Amino acid sequence: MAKTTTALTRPVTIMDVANAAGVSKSTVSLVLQGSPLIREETAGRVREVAKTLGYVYNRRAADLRRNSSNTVGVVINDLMNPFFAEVLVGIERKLMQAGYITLMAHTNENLEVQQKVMQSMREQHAAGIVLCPAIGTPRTLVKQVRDWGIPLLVMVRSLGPGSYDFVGSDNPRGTYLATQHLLGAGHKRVGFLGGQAGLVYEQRLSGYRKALEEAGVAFDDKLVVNAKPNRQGGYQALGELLARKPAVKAAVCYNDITAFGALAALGERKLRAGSDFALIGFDNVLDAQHSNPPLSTIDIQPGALGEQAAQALLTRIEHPERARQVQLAEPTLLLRQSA
Amino acid sequence: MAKTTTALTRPVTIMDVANAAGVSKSTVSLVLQGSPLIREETAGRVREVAKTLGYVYNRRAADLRRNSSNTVGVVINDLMNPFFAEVLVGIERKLMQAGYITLMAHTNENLEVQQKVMQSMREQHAAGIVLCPAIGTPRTLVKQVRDWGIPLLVMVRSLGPGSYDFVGSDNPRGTYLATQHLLGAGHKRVGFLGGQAGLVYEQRLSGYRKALEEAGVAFDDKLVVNAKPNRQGGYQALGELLARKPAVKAAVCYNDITAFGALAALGERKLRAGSDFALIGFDNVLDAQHSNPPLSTIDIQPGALGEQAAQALLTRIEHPERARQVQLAEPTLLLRQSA
DNA sequence: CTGAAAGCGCTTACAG
DNA sequence: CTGAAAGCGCTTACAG
Repeated sequence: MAKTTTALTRPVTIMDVANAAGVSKSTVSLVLQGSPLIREETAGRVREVAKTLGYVYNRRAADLRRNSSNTVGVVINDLMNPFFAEVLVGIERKLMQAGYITLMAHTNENLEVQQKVMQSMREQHAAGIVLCPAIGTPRTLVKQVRDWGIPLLVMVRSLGPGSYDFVGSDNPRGTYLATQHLLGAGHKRVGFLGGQAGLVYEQRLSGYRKALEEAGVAFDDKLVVNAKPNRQGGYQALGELLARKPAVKAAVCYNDITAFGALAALGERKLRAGSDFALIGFDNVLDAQHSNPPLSTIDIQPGALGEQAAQALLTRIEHPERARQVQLAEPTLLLRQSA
Repeated sequence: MAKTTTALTRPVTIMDVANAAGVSKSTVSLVLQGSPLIREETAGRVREVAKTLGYVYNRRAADLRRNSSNTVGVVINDLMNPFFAEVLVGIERKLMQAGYITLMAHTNENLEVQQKVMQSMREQHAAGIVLCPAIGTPRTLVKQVRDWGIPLLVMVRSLGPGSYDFVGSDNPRGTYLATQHLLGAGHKRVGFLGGQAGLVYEQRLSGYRKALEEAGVAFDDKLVVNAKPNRQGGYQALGELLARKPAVKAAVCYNDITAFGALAALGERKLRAGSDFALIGFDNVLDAQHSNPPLSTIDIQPGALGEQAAQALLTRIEHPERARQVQLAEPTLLLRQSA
């Protein structure tokens, strides 16, 4: 049977451009990589031909051959919290600038899906993974990923002691600042609103206790009301706090979104944060600027945090043997109208 | 030179398990694919060996060989808007359930980065792309991606006439319902707050006009105040609207986040939405439930929208020749406290 | 049921 | 400077 022309749908490869340009495929490959080994005249012609043929680089093939990858995985526990959305955007921005493309997965705090997506990223040969771990993530995950041979950057929620790279914020310091401010404004009874589990919760609570202690006011566990770290939680928590006797008129919140929930609960009672009640959030999410009223909060610059995380992973990818990196954003008290 | 054992760092391949199991690599491949061609006894042994050797499937190699891909790209214009975050989560969830992993990119309404990330997804051989286009995206993009041979699903923002798949919401219907409600509550002057450009804006504005018209109230362009579709925009827009004479005490917003900004502006003036001013949003973002006060809005179920989009892309991937799919979510008026 | 062989689209020594 | 050849880790007809 006579050899027929291949179907037009076949993608054009370096062989095609090599033939059309009258060079070998090695030459084409070199040109595509911008190698100085090829005379500019030849290179120009090859590029020309590639363009007219509609050649598109097959990165998968290249990555397979050279055992590299330009893909990095980022797994987020709770994208419904704008804090994490902002972090994600920061990560993705930095990654893209560095020539990587991001594989994104949302775990929704589910450990099983977290395990599954990490596996999936491994099969994809991600060059690295940045992980905002779901609550309850076992510390062994770090070792597991290390055994896989893929660089890991843990983000926001620490996994406890270990030799992994981490970028987060100085949580005790943040709540310390917030509590101190409220105390300084003359509040004797200040509550701690929302949050319920996890290392971050403990850290934030500890900063609150420390400020209390330093000011010589006794810790009263009636004033810390646990709740899910979201709007609904903040809403409920504030309701409970308001029931305490004697009355409490100030609180630091686990994070901004629980503060938003608290704001709603206050509004419902015709109370206004700032005048009737002093409320301070944590994170400084973009929305905090235009909540009702604008939220005083602990600024940890979510977007910048994401960029730092991406950058830290990138340097780890390039320097596998470098010492452990730990970066803690320095929190800053940002006063708006709620306190 | 004597042949030495290969370094331990070399990843184990099907050849390794084939050797260890005493079968050919074809057999291993078949076992891995769960082919019924292999006797269960053999298959079991192979799986056993693979596990003890720590074999991990190299999907990139497999995809290259069979020219397939289990990766789909999703490009989002504005992740700072919780609406899109919720949509993204819906998309990712559905994709993961279907065995795909998502390549995510954020354009921040920048056409150049949009072009760049789409190119990048093409090089990665994404099996499909779901696109929430940046404002100003040329209609030609649809043809371009079609020429690339990669299935495309346009989401939320239509690109005008064309034969591409689309899932979004019935925008005119939504604002029509909102406006009608406000008019029915006795408001003679109802404003239209926020938004400024794009097809979605025009569609939402048209629904507003239609309701006005049906009610026999004249359209007054003094009552539509343009602003960026975010909190800041809503905040400013409400300020302007309040300056109109005679006073206006009701408005439908371009979307929920502009409504949130408006809520803040109201609060600053000691006005409360619901009693002093009637405000209706659009989207029904999760946050709307606990804003201050809870926001009445047009519900288009962001998460479900995302899932539908992913599903539509998936069926397109499987049926390239099927007729065009267009799905418009039916908006529903959801009354809470702001109106 | 299982094996030998070709091939996916690249890259990278190695010659010339 | 450029070409011929081997190989990345798989899959898939094709034989047997």
